[in-house]
Amino acid sequence: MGTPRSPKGRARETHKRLGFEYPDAKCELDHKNPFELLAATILSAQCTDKRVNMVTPNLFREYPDAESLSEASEVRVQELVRSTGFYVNKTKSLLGMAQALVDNHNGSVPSSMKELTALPGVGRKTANVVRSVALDLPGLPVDTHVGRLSRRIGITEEKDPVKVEMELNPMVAASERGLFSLRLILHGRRVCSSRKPVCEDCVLNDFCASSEI
DNA sequence: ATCCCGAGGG
DNA sequence: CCCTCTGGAT
Repeated sequence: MGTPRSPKGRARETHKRLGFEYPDAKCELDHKNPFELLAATILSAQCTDKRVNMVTPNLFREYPDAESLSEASEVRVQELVRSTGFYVNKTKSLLGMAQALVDNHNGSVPSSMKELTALPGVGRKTANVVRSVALDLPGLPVDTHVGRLSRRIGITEEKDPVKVEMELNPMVAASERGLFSLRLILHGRRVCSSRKPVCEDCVLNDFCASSEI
């Protein structure tokens, strides 16, 4: 299978080659437990993980768990997370999320998709990050990178992230979905960038539907 | 479809 | 200046 043509063939070949390219791909949001990863992922919307990692140490020093965060001052949390953008909404999400954990889950992070997405500010992308990275459960986070690369390579034509996720899920073994997502993200940053992809350096350029080589 | 909304790169 | 960064709620 050198030059796959079917979407599933492209997905499997992509995962195989990126696995060789990025064997040690990991989540780059700093965190010590599921609660911290959940909060960091909420902050990561439309923001670099590097920027998130600059604010979370201060945030978690003052508010290390759901109990303390649920009672935090809204103005104080806004100050702490301001540089990540969308800070008014993100603060509301953080406080609401923490309150929901206290009220409905004894202060801990739930594991089901339904419970996670019921939390304020938590959609499927965030829920899948928490599930795959912190809870070791099946989850394929579809962010801007995963969506862009999947479309460029020819794995899907969908634009809606949820539809992309539904199409990709059956193409990848459940235990490898999180890793697949992380590798696409890494490749999206380093090679297949949004603005100016470096197709000459891409290990997928022989079968990529959008290759300019 | 639109809004939120700061920071860095080109 | 414009575009993009691990989105989610309305």
